[in-house]
Amino acid sequence: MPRSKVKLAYISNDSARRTTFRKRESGLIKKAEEITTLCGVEACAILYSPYSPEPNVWPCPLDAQRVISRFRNMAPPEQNRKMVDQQSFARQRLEKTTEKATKLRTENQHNEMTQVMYQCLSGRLGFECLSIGDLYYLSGLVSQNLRVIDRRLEFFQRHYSG
Amino acid sequence: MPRSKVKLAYISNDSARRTTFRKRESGLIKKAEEITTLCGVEACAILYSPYSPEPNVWPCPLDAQRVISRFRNMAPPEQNRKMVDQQSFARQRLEKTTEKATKLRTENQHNEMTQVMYQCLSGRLGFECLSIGDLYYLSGLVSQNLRVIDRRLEFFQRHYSG
DNA sequence: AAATCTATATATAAACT
DNA sequence: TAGTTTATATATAGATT
Repeated sequence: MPRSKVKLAYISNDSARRTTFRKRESGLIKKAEEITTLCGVEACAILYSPYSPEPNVWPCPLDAQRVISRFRNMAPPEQNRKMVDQQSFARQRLEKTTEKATKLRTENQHNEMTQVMYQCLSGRLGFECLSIGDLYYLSGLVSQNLRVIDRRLEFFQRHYSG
Repeated sequence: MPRSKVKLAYISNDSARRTTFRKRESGLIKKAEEITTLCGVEACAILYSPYSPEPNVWPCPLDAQRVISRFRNMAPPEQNRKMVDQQSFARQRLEKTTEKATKLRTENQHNEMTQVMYQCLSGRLGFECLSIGDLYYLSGLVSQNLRVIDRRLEFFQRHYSG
């Protein structure tokens, strides 16, 4: 935006595009860091680019060990699930309810769990990183999802193939 | 930053913190949109806050339908896996190799798949959204991960319990 | 509480090294 | 190609409504 105002469109010049990407990538991460610090919220930014073999995942890779150790001490998110369900029925006073739910969610580190699960299942984090407790928990979670998927497939088979 | 320079630390005043969050949240999303457009890259930003029941997931929720329909036509990411493995052996000319891999990854929409998988498994997107083809694919992926987890658990049992 | 308005801090495009 | 500089566009803190 400085020196000259740039049109918001794909930059066709390769080196200019790359330069812009590098500058703006660091700018975006900086902004993410700031909002996190200033507002005490959790944020995550993922940038895929042709300039790096891995996506730039902020703040996850550097923080992975901390996230994993939190995950290890976490209980199954049962109460959390219930809380979320309650929300969908009570749309009045949404924010108050939500604030409570978010606090609960933060307390029991559901976010960290889903991040770690995501990273493991998508191959970005090796299962070797997980403790035996993590693995039991993850095994249960994955099995549960598999059952849901299977039920859904049976539903399709009953309705569309018979 | 305007009017006065603000110290980069948690804002303890509730309403000030909320106001700052709202302003910066939109700023961050705008920046993410810009880098995406200008540089032709894929990016994703997730913001958890106590002010909204769901995390602000950009650009995923609005784009979910498009992402899902891409996912439906996707082949298993076998070639992609191989490509990524090759990379870890060939650290010379990293960027050239990476550029190819990224293009492949973009072409076969691996990113979209992992996003959708993440959303489904973490409960943010109902399995009802998926076609029968998606479900078969996801079922295979989840089963595969379950086998890896089980092997890992057996490893622990052999080494630490017997 | 949310929207609008400024003055100022910050981000960044282009130039230069 | 990457780092540094600088002029300008943008983002945003605080004030106001």
